[in-house]
Amino acid sequence: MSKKLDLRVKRTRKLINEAFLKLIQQKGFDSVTIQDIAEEALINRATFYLHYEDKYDLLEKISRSAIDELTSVLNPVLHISEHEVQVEKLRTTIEKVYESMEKNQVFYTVMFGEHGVYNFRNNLEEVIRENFSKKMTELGVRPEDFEIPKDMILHFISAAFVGVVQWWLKQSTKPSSQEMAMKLSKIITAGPMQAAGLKIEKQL
Amino acid sequence: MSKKLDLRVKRTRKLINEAFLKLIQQKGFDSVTIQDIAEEALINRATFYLHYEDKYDLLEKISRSAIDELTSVLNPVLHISEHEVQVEKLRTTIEKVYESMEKNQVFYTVMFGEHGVYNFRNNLEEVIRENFSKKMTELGVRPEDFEIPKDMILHFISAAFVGVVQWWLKQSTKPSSQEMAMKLSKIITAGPMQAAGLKIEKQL
DNA sequence: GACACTCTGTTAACTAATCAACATTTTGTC
DNA sequence: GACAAAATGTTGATTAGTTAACAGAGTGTC
Repeated sequence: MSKKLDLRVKRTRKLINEAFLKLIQQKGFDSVTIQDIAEEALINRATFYLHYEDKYDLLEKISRSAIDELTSVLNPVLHISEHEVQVEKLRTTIEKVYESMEKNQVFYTVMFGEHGVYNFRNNLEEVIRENFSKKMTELGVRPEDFEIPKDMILHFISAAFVGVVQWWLKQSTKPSSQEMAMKLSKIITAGPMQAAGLKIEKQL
Repeated sequence: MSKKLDLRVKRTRKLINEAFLKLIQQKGFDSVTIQDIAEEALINRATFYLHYEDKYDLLEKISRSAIDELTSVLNPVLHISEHEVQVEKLRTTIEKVYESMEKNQVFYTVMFGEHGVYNFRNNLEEVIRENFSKKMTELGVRPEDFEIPKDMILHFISAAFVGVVQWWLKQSTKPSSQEMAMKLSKIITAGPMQAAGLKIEKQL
C-alpha cells in the first residue's frame, strides 16, 4: 500500500510539525513565519517548500491527520441496530477516542490554547457532528419522530463532547481514557440518546 | 574561527544527543545500542558512524562539551589577589556556573539519575578540584602554610559543591541561579576559605 | 558447541536537504 | 506614501544522509 517513506522525509516532517506547534503556542498562529519554523526545526527554509505550500497548507495537513485519526476511531461509535444502542460498544469507542486525543495531546492542547487557531473548537465540533449525523441517517435513526430536531441532538452531543475534552486536556493528572469512557457513555445513554428516542440496551 | 557547520550536521548531532540521553534515562547506558539511538533519533545507523566511533566516544564528546562549558565559566571563580577573595566576583561566577547547569539540565539530570553513568559524580568532582587546584597554585595560594592540607580543602569544596548541585537539580521548583550563588558564596567564604587562611574582602 | 539472533562496522549507488543567490512581496514605521 | 527591513518563493550545484547489502563479533539458550 504505502511505499516506504525515506527516513529523511519522515524526520523532516516530524521536526516541522513539532516546531510549528511549539511556535504557535509561543506567539500564535498568525505571527509564525516560515523562517521561524525553519530555524526552530533546524531545516533549511527551502526544505519547507519541498513539503508544504505555506503555513496554511501545513496547518491543514497537521489537522487533517489528527482529525482523520479521530474520525476513523469515531466512525463505529454508534453501532446501532434497530434503534438500539449497544452501550458496551459505545464505551469502548469513546475510550479509543480519548486514546487518540492523548496521542495527539500536544496538537489539541496547542489548538485549544490561548494562542491556538481561531475557530478550531467550532471546526472540531462540526467534524464530530458530521460523523454522528452520517451514521444516524445511514442507520435510519430519526429523532424527528420523537419531536426533537436532529440538529439539536447533534449540537448537544458534539458541544458536550468537545467541552469535556477541552476540560480533560487541561487537567494535570488526567482521568484515564477508561474512566472517561465509562462516565461519558453513562451520561450520553442516560441523557440525549433517550431524549432522541433511542432504546438503550441494558447497562453493563 | 569556527567554519560554519552544515545545518544537517548540526541537526543530526542534536538528534543523536537527545536520543542518547533519553535512552540512558530509560534503560541505562550499558544497555543502549547504536541501533536504539538511530531508531530513536530518526537517523540511519550508518549516519551515526559518520560522527562517532561508538557510544563511548559519544558519551565522551557529550560530556566534554558540557564540562568544557562548565570549566570555562568556573575558571575565573577564584579571582584572588594577594590572598584576598573578591566575594562579589565569587558570587557572579557561581551564578554563571548554575546557569550553565540549568542550560545542560537534561544532561546532568540523566548522568546523576538512577540509570546514569557510573562514577559520573566522582568525575565531576575531580574536574572541579583540578580547576580550583590549578587556580590556587597559579596564584600562589598555599593553605599548607595554615596547617590545612590543600587536598582536604579541595575535596571539601568540590564535594560540597557537587552535592548541592545534585540536590538542586532534583527540586521541582528550583531556587534561581542568583539565589544559589548568593547563598553558596556566603557559605564558602564563611567556612572553607577562612579555614584555608584566605583573607576575605568585606561582604557585599 | 552449534544454533539462531541481534548488534556491529563498512561499503557504493542513490536521493533529500543544504547553500547561497536571486527577484518579488509584505510589513512596519517615520 | 515612501523607504528600509523582513519574509517569501524559486533556482542549480553541492553534500550529508539513506539504503541495502555485506561479513564478522557477541549473546544466549537448548
